Amino acid sequence: MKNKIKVLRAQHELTQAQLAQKLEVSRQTINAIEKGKFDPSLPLAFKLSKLFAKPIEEIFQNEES
Amino acid sequence: MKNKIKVLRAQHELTQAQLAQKLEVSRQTINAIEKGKFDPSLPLAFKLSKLFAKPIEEIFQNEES
DNA sequence: ATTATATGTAAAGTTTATTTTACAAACATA
DNA sequence: TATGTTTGTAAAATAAACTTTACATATAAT
Repeated sequence: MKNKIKVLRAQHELTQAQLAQKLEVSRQTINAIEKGKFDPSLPLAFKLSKLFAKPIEEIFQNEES
Repeated sequence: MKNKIKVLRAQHELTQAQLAQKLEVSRQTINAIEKGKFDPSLPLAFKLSKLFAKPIEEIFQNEES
């Protein structure tokens, strides 16, 4: 699963810490997701989708499929 | 997080066991998600989206937001 | 060069998703 | 009624997501 969080975060001029705070997760969680260490939960994906005003499918790309 | 898996599954005339097999998860996982016991992982949500040919946002509705 | 801010990472712990096994309940149907 | 199929559920185990703490590296200033 790839994602565009780093780019979207840059476009919105947010640090990892600022984004983490808006999403109510830790900065390490944002970092790990950006670095592809794991995928976010579905609820967290929805939060990102809402914050960046983009569908989940636009933020995340399933590697298979 | 609510979802329409039970309805979509019925439309596609699949049992929980058949859907589970297509998604490569256990039947109990399908049951638990349908019954709202927990949310699927993001990769599993993508699999459901692909199988039912509907965007994730149409299958799942975030309770907050 | 120092100071401040941002990012990468690691270890240990908690919570949530998922599996396996197993059994009970509901439903159809012969 | 008896039999087969589907669904609900529960307990124990594993895996994955996430937190907290902590430290190291990198950047950007000026």
